[in-house]
Amino acid sequence: MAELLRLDERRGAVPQDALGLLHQHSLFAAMPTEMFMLFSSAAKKTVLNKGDQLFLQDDPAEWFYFIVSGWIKLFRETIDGEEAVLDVLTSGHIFGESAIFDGGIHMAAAAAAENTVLLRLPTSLLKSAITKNHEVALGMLASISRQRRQQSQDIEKLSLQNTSQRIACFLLRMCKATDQQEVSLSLPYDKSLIAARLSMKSETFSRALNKLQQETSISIKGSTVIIPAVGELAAFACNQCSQEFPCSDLQ
Amino acid sequence: MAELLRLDERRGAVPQDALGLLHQHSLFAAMPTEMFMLFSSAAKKTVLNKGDQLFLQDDPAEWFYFIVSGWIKLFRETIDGEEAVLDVLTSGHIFGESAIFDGGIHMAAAAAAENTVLLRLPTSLLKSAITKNHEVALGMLASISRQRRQQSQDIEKLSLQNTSQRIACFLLRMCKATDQQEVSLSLPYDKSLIAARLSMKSETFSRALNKLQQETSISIKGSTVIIPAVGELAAFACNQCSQEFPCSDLQ
DNA sequence: CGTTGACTTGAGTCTATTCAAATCCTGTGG
DNA sequence: CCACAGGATTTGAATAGACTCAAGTCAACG
Repeated sequence: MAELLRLDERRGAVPQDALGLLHQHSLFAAMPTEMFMLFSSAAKKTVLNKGDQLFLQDDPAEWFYFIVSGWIKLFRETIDGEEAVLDVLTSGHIFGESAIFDGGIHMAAAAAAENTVLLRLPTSLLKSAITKNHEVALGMLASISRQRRQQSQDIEKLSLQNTSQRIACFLLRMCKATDQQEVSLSLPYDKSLIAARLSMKSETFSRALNKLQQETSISIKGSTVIIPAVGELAAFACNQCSQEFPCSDLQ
Repeated sequence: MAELLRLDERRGAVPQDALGLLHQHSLFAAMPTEMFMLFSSAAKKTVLNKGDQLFLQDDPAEWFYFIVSGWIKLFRETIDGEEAVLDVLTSGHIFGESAIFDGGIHMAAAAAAENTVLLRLPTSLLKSAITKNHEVALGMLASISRQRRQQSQDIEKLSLQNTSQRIACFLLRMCKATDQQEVSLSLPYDKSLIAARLSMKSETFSRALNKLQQETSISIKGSTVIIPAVGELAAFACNQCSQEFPCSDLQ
């Protein structure tokens, strides 16, 4: 586990396109202009190297974050030192913001899964924005609801799907074109992290991926995945799921 | 699976104490009086027998519900007919309300785990209350956040704890007095439902409970559980958890 | 070219599951 | 009040899935 960053060394000017990206997030899009300006001027660019720890579970949440590029792992660590990965987020997502409703304490730790650029924003500002502005509160409701929905799906999958099916489902979610014949894609982060995200060990992930290649027509070399027929993968995984295949719309 | 209720046959006057209970819920407590009156007069009492199905996943959500007494199981059913139990709720809780943010569709099915009395309320009313009234929106945020927090814990437990530990954790959560010497309690609903709630099979639950009795000093007869030393159970389960023992405060 | 870390593979073990059968419990009708 | 049907729970035996530990392979990087 990498040591905590000395953030001061990594800060620079906030690029304009990052603010543009920020403005597209549903939480900020609904904001009055002058309120968004407050956030813009409070934002600090934060650069993390792969492996850098951003905050720990139970840390007081002074800041929340917006991902400009890269990947962030949210996880919990047990007393015995085991890790449960709750989510792995990328560009366009915020995290750490829900501490506002969790007594001002982060309920999960965060670390960079790849080299990552963030915008750091004060939770106090968001808290007052939510308290003052009804639209922002509604945006926050929509945002948290999406998370809750995804977590419900995760629980369902952990309960009912085996390892190969969870992997197949993970791959299917990466296929944007749902009915295109052949899809070729690149795994977004380390296989060991995908394994942890799907609550399995690296060795199990490797073997389950082999099994998936034997039982379907997909092929994997390194981090490149070729899926000749999306429907075939869906047939493999989606019967143990409560939603029919093109399930990505409602996330 | 029981067939859908003919609700009309089960409706009666809404008892005053049920409305009092409703008013204690954080969502309604923060409401202006006249708005709460709207909900009160729209509320219909609904009585379910054990096993009755209230709504299915993907049903349009015309109503949401407040539990006056009894137990409600929220679950998802796969195409293959397997069930994943997301939560089991009792008196004082609401459910079905989050469909407001899920496209007006229930993301889980609901059925009575025991004989149950509900108040049925229109989602349209809640939706407009949230849209019009800032306090209500904040109450909703607090409510959904609590759910999200609990789901994060569920995911952690599913990922890291074995069956006996999950059961121990379940029992610990039922102990209100955290440091009392001996706790005696009664299982709130069927063992098979507890098993499903903890994502294991009935047989596995039964065996894991035996193991728990061998390895700690707890004893179970029927649905009666006696826990001579709460700390001992905690030592058994809580090392595979990210939170130290008396973890019930923040839910 | 060697080192390091990520990934894979092998062998054995353990946990949880399935399927089948026995037992216990509860509500019901007589 | 009792016998009984039906469901809930437990137990047994065999199996399958995922895990651990150890060793090997691969690829990127200095």
